[in-house]
Amino acid sequence: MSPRTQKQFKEIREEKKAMIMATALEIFAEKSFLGASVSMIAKKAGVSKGLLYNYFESKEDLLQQIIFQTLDSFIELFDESKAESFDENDLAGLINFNFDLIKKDPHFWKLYVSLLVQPAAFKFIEAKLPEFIEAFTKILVTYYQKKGVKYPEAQARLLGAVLDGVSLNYILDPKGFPLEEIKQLLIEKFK
Amino acid sequence: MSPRTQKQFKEIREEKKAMIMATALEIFAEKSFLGASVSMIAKKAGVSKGLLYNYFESKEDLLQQIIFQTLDSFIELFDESKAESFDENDLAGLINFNFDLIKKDPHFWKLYVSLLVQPAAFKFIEAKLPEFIEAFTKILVTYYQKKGVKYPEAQARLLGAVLDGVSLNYILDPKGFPLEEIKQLLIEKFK
Amino acid sequence: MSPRTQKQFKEIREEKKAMIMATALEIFAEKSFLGASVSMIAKKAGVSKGLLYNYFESKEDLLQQIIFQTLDSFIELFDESKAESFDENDLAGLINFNFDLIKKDPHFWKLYVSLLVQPAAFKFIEAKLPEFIEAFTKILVTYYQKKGVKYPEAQARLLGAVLDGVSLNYILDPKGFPLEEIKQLLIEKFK
Amino acid sequence: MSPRTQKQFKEIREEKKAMIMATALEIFAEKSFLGASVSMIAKKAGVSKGLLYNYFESKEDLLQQIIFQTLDSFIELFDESKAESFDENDLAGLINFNFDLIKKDPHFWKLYVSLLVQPAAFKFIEAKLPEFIEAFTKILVTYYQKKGVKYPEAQARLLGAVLDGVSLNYILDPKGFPLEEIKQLLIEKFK
DNA sequence: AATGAATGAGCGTTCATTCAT
DNA sequence: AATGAATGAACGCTCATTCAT
Repeated sequence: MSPRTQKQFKEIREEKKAMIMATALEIFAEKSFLGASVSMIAKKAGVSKGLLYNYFESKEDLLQQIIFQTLDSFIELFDESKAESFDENDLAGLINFNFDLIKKDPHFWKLYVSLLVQPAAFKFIEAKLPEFIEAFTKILVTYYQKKGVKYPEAQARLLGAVLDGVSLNYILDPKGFPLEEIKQLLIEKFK
Repeated sequence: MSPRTQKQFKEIREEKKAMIMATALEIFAEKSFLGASVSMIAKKAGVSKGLLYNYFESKEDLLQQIIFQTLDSFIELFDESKAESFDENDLAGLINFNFDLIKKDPHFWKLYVSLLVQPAAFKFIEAKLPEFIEAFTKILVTYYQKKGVKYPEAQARLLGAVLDGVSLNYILDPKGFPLEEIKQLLIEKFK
Repeated sequence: MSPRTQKQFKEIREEKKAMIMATALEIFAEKSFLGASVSMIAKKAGVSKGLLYNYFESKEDLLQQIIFQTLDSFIELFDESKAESFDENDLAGLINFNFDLIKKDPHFWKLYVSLLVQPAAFKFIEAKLPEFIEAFTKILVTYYQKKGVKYPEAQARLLGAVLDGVSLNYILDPKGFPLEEIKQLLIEKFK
Repeated sequence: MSPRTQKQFKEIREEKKAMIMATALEIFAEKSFLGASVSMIAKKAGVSKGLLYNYFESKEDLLQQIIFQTLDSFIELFDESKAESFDENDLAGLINFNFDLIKKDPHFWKLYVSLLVQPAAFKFIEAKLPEFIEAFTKILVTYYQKKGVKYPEAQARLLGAVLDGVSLNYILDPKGFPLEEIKQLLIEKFK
């Protein structure tokens, strides 16, 4: 077998795996982890159940890989930011960035919240969660400390919680939720 | 059968029904609607599955009745408030009240959020949701209009979203979350 | 519900459980543990798969209960024998008894041997096996010691092995195997 | 392609086939025919599943070829013996030879017994079994006839059965079983 | 009012086998 | 000669729901 053919195999495998994961994410978000069946996912992805188990060890493994892939990419993003030079403009940028992510990946965030409140599935994100939260809040704590506000830690956690809440409301009703006005209010209140 | 005996039967029925609903709420919150089985609920409630189906038409009906009962009691609470006389002190009171509710019924709110993000289960709350949200936000919109802020509607919805987000974070980690400091910050920012 | 009705429930349960176990034994013997499917057993027993899982925790539990029930009844039998008074006539009796058991329960012994040689299923008998072998050989060792033969332990184990081998050959071909003549030869050689 | 190259291909093919069969025998013996998967065998043999199906028509065919190859080699062995000159020393030799075979190929004999007691798999050995048993017992019947014992046929079948039983016990517990003493006892009792 | 035996559809998963490359 | 992606039927098992008692 030529190297070229081998490379094609690998490429096909990667593409198909990514496609299955994208399909599974959609269905998990819509039906929740327990409400989604492997058969549904396989059917919508246009593959047999057997093949799905060639790519993923189990339904849980499929979920885990989806979660890890996305959370890891976010953790990387925040690592690149420089806490030192983070100023009021960056905070506005962060808030905008948060909603860009959600607009880009609404399925993922819906799934993410559903896992948060579902202890049986919590284990899938448990391992990554502290790392993810820390990456997100570290910069903010530093920022509020430099500004000399009363409770910098509480401020940072509050902003995190606020973004969660606004995101949740936006996900539930993207059209009816006055996102732009709310972003302005947020920047005023938290800068 | 004497009327007195009939009344006793009715009372027993009501008590047992309430007990099953309380048990089911606990298990639904812990395992999610799909992760909980009717057998689990019946066993923990100390009744047979058959009897459970005597009280509730289906597992879905059981969930629906839990949701409706709790949301209705909240809607009633907000109706009693007078929007006209709502001032800055009442806003602090509202924020405190919100967390009192969650502390009192953490199971319910966990279940509530899990249903919010699970479209397949959304139908169970869909009917009550607008009524619930309106009851909650009407007072705030009136309040912000009287204060003459820029976007009174957005302000009200933002505060609703903020309470959702803070509640979610508090539910997920009641001990580690700095609730008291955050309540102070909230009152400062939203009064 | 009257005590009589309750008793009937229990009786029905016991009878049905015994019936399922008898059916399962037949199918396990014929197809081996792995070759038999729960569906087959349920169908032949005339019950639904679901009901079978009401009676038994798993396919393995079903097998285990079959094995334990039969082996326990044999261990009890041997306990009743008195090693002290065991003489040449008793040895003839033991040999006859061995084949009476096999004639009575050929399915069980077929299953038993198939489990012996199938490490994956060995765990099901492992717990009971030493107890069973000891019950069977203890009497023989005592007997051969009193007779003053060269290797009493080896004699006892040899007789055990011989009975295994003869049983196996008899099970495989009950009609063609000259069991009566062989019993005579055995008694001559091992008394 | 030169004849020499063709021959090399053939040799490679034969060697690989033998290697797959040896690997399969090990796994069949360890996990039983049904408990072993083709994937396991291919992986342990270091070939792809596809290639395995190039050498063998099916999993059953693989088993059949293993059984036939080994049984045929034994039938040949017994054919070479001369029934006419078979005396008491030869009988001792036969008993020793039996255990040499088992020590050499314990995997095969374990698999063999497991197939004997599994009617669904019996078809794989059915064709060869009479030939195999006859080859084994013919010499013994002649021997016992010449000695003028009561039931020469039963004597021969008894010795066959005894060897089965002793072999089974030895396979199950090679270290704990007093094989040497038992061989002595066997020779005394059956010469 | 209360039981629990009973069902059947569907679940997650495995695996012998095929076939394009 | 050799690969491994792909299939589909069957597996062990669960569970909401029903119903005779």
